[in-house]
Amino acid sequence: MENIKGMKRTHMCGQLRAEHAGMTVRLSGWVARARNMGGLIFVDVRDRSGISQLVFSPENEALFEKAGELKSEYVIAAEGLVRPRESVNKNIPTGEVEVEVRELRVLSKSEVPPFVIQDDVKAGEELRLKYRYLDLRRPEMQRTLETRHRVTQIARKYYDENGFLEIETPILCKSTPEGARDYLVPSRIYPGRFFALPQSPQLYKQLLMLAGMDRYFQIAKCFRDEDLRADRQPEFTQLDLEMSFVDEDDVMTVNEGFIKKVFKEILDVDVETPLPRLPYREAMERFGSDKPDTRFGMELVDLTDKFRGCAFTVFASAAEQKGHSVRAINAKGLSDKLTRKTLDSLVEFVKTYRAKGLSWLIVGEEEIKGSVVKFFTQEELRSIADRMGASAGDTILIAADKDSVVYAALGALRCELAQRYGLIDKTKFNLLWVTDFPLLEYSEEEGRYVAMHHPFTCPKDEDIELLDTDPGAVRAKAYDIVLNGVELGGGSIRIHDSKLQSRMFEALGFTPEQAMERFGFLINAFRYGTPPHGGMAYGLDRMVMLMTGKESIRDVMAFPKVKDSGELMVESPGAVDQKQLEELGIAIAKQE
RNA sequence: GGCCCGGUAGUACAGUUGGUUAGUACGCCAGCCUGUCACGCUGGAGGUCGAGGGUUCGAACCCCUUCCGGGUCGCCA
Repeated sequence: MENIKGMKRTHMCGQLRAEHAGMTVRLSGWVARARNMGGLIFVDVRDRSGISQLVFSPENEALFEKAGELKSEYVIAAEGLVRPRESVNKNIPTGEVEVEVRELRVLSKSEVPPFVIQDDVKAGEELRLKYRYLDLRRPEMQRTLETRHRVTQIARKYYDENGFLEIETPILCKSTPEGARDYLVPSRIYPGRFFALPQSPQLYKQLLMLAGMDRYFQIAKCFRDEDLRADRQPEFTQLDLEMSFVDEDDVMTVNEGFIKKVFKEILDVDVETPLPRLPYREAMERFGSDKPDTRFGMELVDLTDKFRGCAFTVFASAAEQKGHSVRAINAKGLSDKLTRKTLDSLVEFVKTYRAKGLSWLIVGEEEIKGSVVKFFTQEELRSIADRMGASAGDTILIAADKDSVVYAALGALRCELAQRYGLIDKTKFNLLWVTDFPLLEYSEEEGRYVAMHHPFTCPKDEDIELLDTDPGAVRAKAYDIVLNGVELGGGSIRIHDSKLQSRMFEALGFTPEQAMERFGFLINAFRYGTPPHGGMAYGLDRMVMLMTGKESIRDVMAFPKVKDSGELMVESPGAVDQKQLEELGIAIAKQE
């Protein structure tokens, strides 16, 4: 292989323009494509900035022959004269010029890559991940990672300008039983004891507030040993921040400033601030979701009162029971598309959300038809249609069950229909806050209330009295930021009063001893003067995913993991030597 | 842990009542070509049809098991 000495680049491949004509330049990069015309060879050379066309003519025989041997993905350096092209390529920024090469060096050869490196890649994701270093050569991936870089740079600048200090917190932490499963790291010094990787820097950032750091932020790697989704990875990045002497409005306002800035600079989108705020309860009632997609309508409507005492027992009993309801959405103008077969598939769809079924009313000019019409008079049906704002050509989809099931099923159905029938305006970036989350939710599995956010979330002042009498009704000083139906981030004002914290632990069913065992260091720290504080964290990967229009956060991470949390390229997780296990005092149980 | 979808040349795919030699495109290799830019033309190589078992005269195709990947429910304070 040849040396780069004396051939270091003067320009990046994507930089050359008409104004460079007449200059001698040196470029380096990968051979994207070689077009050998017999008496003339064109080579597109690619680096992160783009591509330039090199031209070789047969005058210099040795050079011409060398150029003829170039293959895809060879790494080369070339020196030559920039000149205007005989025919301009309007499709690329450098299309007006080309480099007439005088010297060529092959810095590294390449085997034939397993897939062609270009943007409209045909390769499946599995292959791309196995050869991620090749996949990342694609301009699309390079642009995406550049966008991600710019988002973090904007964040650093913005929070710095607003008085935040970037402070790192430990990766080797202590396992806390609340919340997601921890990744554990065995201790060599203390066999049988384990570090845990952080699910978030939550406790440390609170301690930083207590330490008087006033405002903190961090681009923080977080780890959760749970199953993956398209927008969930076991290892991900949060943009994490915390502020002292603040209430909810302060946190939301400073973050609206960041959102406005990052959307303007990355997408040239003007975000109106302050962002709309939607109380949790309203979000659930209107959209069936705590992360509503407000780019389209089809909102839920409560029909419970219409069905009280009706002949259809499924509706009637839901109407009677506390915490149950009958609700519907109006699939406006979709009657033609919602055939019997499609409706049946929607029934199956809602069953994944534990709904037992789905009823429909097809609104016609004259008559309302559907799955449950025999239980009602046309007058009754017409009054339901009126409530739904339905007219001829609409189909009303009705679910009756526990509120949580009705919300989940219709909330998901609403998004599914919008997706299927193109009701979503993809150019919109609808941002909003969802506020007033419940502080606690009852866990059937645990047989007690658990913190919806985390146990340090502060209840609303006016709801504190309910902690002992009606824990489920207590609202929290918590807020999520939602973009197009995706939870972008969330946070809360924390409890800074140790008496209130004790009541919170009590409501969660911890004895003082248990609370001390689990969170003792925090409880102790709070004895020494704690400022009121609160903050939030963004899912950075999700933010970049939405800003770049990707469908999966894998597409915005350099080296993501796959379904069962492994990595295809390095083939992790891997086995380790017996010796390593022995040092750590670990024995592997036999698997069934 | 449950449910759904997928796995066929290097790559993306096609391949139905189960029946000769498993196709197409791109890529690759060779030859020709002085203005291409997804160059073109001609020719060629390339397949344990994810793996194992079963049914059958005969399986890419049907059945069972299993592995891998994707989506999703549970889970994700």
